[in-house]
Formats: sequence, structure tokens, C-alpha cells
Amino acid sequence: MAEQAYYSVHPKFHAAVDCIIFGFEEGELSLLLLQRNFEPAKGEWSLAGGFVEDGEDIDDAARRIVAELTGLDDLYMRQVHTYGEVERDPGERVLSTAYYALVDIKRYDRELVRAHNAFWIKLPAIPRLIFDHDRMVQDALRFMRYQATVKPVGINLLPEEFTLTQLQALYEAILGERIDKRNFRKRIAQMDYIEKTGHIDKTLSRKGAALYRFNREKYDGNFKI
Amino acid sequence: MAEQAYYSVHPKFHAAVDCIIFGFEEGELSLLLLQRNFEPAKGEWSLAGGFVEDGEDIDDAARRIVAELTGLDDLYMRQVHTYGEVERDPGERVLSTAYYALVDIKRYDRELVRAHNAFWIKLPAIPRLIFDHDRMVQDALRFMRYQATVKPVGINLLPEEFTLTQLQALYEAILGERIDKRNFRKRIAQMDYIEKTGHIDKTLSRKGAALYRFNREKYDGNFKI
DNA sequence: CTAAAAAGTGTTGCACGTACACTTTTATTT
DNA sequence: AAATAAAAGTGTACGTGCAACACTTTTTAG
Repeated sequence: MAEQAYYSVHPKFHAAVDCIIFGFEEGELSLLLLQRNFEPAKGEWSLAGGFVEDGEDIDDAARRIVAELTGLDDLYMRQVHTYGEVERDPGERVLSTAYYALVDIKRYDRELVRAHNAFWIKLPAIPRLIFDHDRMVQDALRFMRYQATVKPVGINLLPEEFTLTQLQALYEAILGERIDKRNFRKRIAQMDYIEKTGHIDKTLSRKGAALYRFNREKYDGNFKI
Repeated sequence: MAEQAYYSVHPKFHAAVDCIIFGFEEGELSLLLLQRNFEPAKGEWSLAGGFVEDGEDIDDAARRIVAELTGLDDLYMRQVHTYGEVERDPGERVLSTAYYALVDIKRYDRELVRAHNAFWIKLPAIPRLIFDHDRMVQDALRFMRYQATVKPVGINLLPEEFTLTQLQALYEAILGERIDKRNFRKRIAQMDYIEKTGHIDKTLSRKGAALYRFNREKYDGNFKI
């Protein structure tokens, strides 16, 4: 009874999740954005979002929302921030927690994406987004960039096997600056958890480039994440 | 109408805020913890927490909760993470957002703290806390430590004017390791936003130590935070 | 005036990051 | 068959920043 009262005098709110879904394409980062064909803010651009449901962990809600859109349920995802201004959603009061997700752009379900009226848009071309979604994107980008300098999270944007040229282009896209090829390869050579597979990729060069793979066991052994 | 339906099919939840309140005393970090004299979990230790109210930004809720306990409303506070597991609060479902706050331990309101049955407890002596508050403390500590290596947030734990010896003891407490005095002072000397006030503190040494102050204008000029 | 207690002060070496340009390999074209 | 084009791959030298390291100065209390 006392317990009931303890909670019940306080208001309840809708709890939303908004997902900043990063992809990597042609040397540039992209976001998967939706052009809303439903109210509120029909016709405008937004992040992939949804509501937390009863009996659902908030992290699971984020996974569900990304899976419903991309067909992928094994993505690298991290919580960014919770936005709780009173007027942030002009419809009703909604507390929204932002997550970012990293997608290998070769793997997502094209049908699902089309059905949701979603599109990959390169970072410099991102349109204005509804509500406070612009700010969420900025915060997620900053957080993802920081994490990428500390641990090799960006690798989740590449296929299982990748060339060093691809990896360098990815880092250049994430950090937004050119990197010297020799210095980059020296750094990677020191990371024993990025290992040669022995396979050769011939699609991008006549000479062929060695393919590498991320070895999670070696990585987890060296550091605690 | 359509708008109403868009929101109303989704559940609502209690939104809580839990605050990890750091202080600095005798060369060690402390937390301000409450021994609960109310249900649920009466008698156990917890963080300072409360519920977000109607018409209140979530950041403001965090400020209010700390102000109600310490009498201070100008603290450095940052959001850490939102915890949304279904079963994290055994009473009812509550989504809780953790914030950390940095308190100059000379300034807080002792009467208020006593009235709330709250106590400063040094980090190594922190008792087991209710719910997932242990995890919140770990996450906040890691985040605060990281931020302290990047920007001088820790200064918010010291009085307006401080000696370099105090500042060094603070950094040692935050980072959990001893620092060489000469190297430390060399590093500080390069930071033109930490400036000598001309005042001398005689309470801690016979010789007297120069007092310094953090100059926010110079800092904001050099970097964008 | 002697002792004690904290403040304050420079130099050297090492590790890491950065700048910088040419050779190798192979498919395609002529 | 030779020439060309396109990307992969490779080593050195310099500079900056951080870490290791111990003694002198100042003042008050006894």
C-alpha cells in the first residue's frame, strides 16, 4: 500500500528510442533515414524510432527497431544519451533515448528498407530532421568518433573480410581527415587482432589486395573492453 | 485524432533520476549516499534519486534532486546513462537516468544532508547499494574519470581558490595513481586558464602555498567544450 | 637557533607519432 | 608481346611530448 503510493503519486511518460544507423559507402559515412509517411510530421525526415513496450528492456527496444528496418539483429549498438526536455516532441511529452548502430551496408534487407520509405544518405547531404533529431545525430557522431579512436568499433561497418585500403578509407571517413598510408599500415601491423586471412581481393585492383579479419578473441584477450 | 492514437497505443513508464554525487576530502573521492528511511528497500543504502515530474526537463529534475539534498544549485552535472531493464526496480517498472554531480565539499548544506539521512562515504568504503545503483556508480566513475583526463572538470570539486598540492591530490584521487610533482606542475603551467591569484594559503604549510583559480573565459576561448 | 613540514624547481632519455616517395604486381589495351 | 594504367605495398629520419629522477627554499614552532 505504502509502496503503491510511493510510485503512484508520480507521473508516467512515453519512453521512445531513436536510432542513428551508420553505414559506410564509397569512402563516406551514411545514415539510414526515414521519410515519414505518417503523422506527426508527415513528409519530413526522421531517425528510425519507436516506443518502448511493456516487458521490453530499453536496449531490446532499440535492437527491435533497427531489426524491423534492416533485418539485422546482431549489430554493434550503443546508447548515446536520453533527451528529456518538456517540449522536445510537439505532440505529447516523450522521453527519448538515442542509440547508434553500425551496419555493414552489404548486408541489410533492401526490401524492408524500401517498405519503410527509408534511404541511405551520406553525411554531408543529411537533410534537416524533425524534433531534436539533428542534435541526436551530432551527439551520436561525436560519441562514435570518440569510441572509434579508442577501440576498433568501426570494423562493424565493414564486411567480415576487408582490405587495408578499405579500412583506411573507413577511418578517414570516421575521423574526417586524410591519413598517411604508411603510417596507417604501421599502426595496424602492431594490432595482432587484425590478422591476414590469406585470401586476396581482386575486385578493386589488378594487383590484388590482402584480406584481413578482426579476431575478437585476441582483442578481448589483450584488453578488457 | 490520428495523432492521439499514434501515442496512446503505447505504454507509459515512471521516469526516475539517480544522482552520483562526488565530493573530495582528505585526498580521497567520496559519494553522498542515503540510508533509506522509507520503502521500498528501507534501511538499505542508495543514491539520491527521485522522479521526473510533469512539466520538468529531465536535466532539471536531476538538478532539483541534488539541490534538495545539498542546497547547491550551480553544480557541474552530466548525464551518464539510462537504465531500462524491465526488472531493475523490483517495485514497479521505472526507467532511470543517472547523472553525476561534482560538489565542493566545503559548500554543501550540512543540515539538509543530515535531515535526509545522507552521508559522505569514501569510495573504498562504499557499501552495497540497492537495485542497480552499484552499476550506476561504476559507470559514472568511469565516465567522470574519462572526462577528467580530457577537460578540467575535477576543478569543480575544489574551492574557488586552491593550491597546486590540492589540485594534484585531486587528480591522484580521480585517476587512482600517484603523479610526479614536477611533471604535474609543468603540465599545469602550460594551462594558461589555471592562473595564480596572488593569494597565499598558510593553513596547510609553514612556507605558504600560492593559490590558483580556474579562468573559465580563457578556457572557453582556447577550446570549445 | 634548530628542526620539521610542505612548497617549489630542471634535465635527460625514450617512445611514439608524423612527414615523406618510390617500387611492385597484374590486368587491360594496343 | 609490349606498353600502360591502377592500386598495393614498403622504410627512414626527425620532432614532440611524456616519464623518470632529488634537492633547495621558506617559514613557523619549539
